[in-house]
Amino acid sequence: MPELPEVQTVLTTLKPRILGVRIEGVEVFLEKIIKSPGPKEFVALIKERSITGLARRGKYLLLELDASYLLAIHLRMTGQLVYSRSDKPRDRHTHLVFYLSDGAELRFQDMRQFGTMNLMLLGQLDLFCSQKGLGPDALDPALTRELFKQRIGDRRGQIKPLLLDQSLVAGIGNIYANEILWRARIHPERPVSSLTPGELAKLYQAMRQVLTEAVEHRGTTLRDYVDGDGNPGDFQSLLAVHGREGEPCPQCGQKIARMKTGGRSSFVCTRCQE
DNA sequence: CAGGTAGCCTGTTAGC
DNA sequence: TGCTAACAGGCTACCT
Repeated sequence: MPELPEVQTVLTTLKPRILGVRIEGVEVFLEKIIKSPGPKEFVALIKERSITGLARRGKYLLLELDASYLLAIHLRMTGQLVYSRSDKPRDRHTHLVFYLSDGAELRFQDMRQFGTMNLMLLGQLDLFCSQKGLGPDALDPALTRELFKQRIGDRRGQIKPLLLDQSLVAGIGNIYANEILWRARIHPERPVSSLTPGELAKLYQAMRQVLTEAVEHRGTTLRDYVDGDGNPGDFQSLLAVHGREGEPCPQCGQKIARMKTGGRSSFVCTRCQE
């Protein structure tokens, strides 16, 4: 569920609430979400640390803690990280709670239990990213058009699975891959080797535009996604093709088709995209 | 190496 | 209406 714009919105909504706040303690109800270190060590290391910064890389939300610790949180499909008053009833899928020094709670809830947390030293982040094969963030200013064209253009295979490959560009998921390809007028199954330099440039521009607009609209809520305050996004009404099989293409009016690309649903206007 | 599938889970929806 | 199968925004491991 949460792709780059959603994780960014979680970050911006949580920031004023938890920046500078101390974590008094942690309660873990589902240990398997903690990937490193072990659950006991995780709890002991987190306790009494202040949250000194928030960052994002691709779909990872990074909480910087004092004494140079860093907590990398991945929400996967249905994970939610919500700041909440402690007297509010908990969601039934609450797997972990941070007890904060202001008396509130930061809750991790995840219906499908796919989300993960990794606690590490700040200095281990680069190693973590390289182990995970995490490429440059899709909105990173350092990811120039030329660099993008080089990273994507040098590969083989269909374009859409490559857009979803976090090691090439980090942050794009299925929704935005479909939207980006529609905006760039490129069919998801086009072999990358057949894309012209002009098409790759269009793809880069579409990627930056779609993701930026989605961030401005606080992300897409099709079902489960909520931000750090528990509120849904509002980009879903602006989706051109994703989830719109049978509806008219906003550009040409032809019915939007649905197909499978690399095992994932693609939504395509076969007149506009080729 | 490209491409496909199963698996991790729970919940919702499409179709019979 | 009631049941079952397919599917859902991610990612990894493993297979061909």
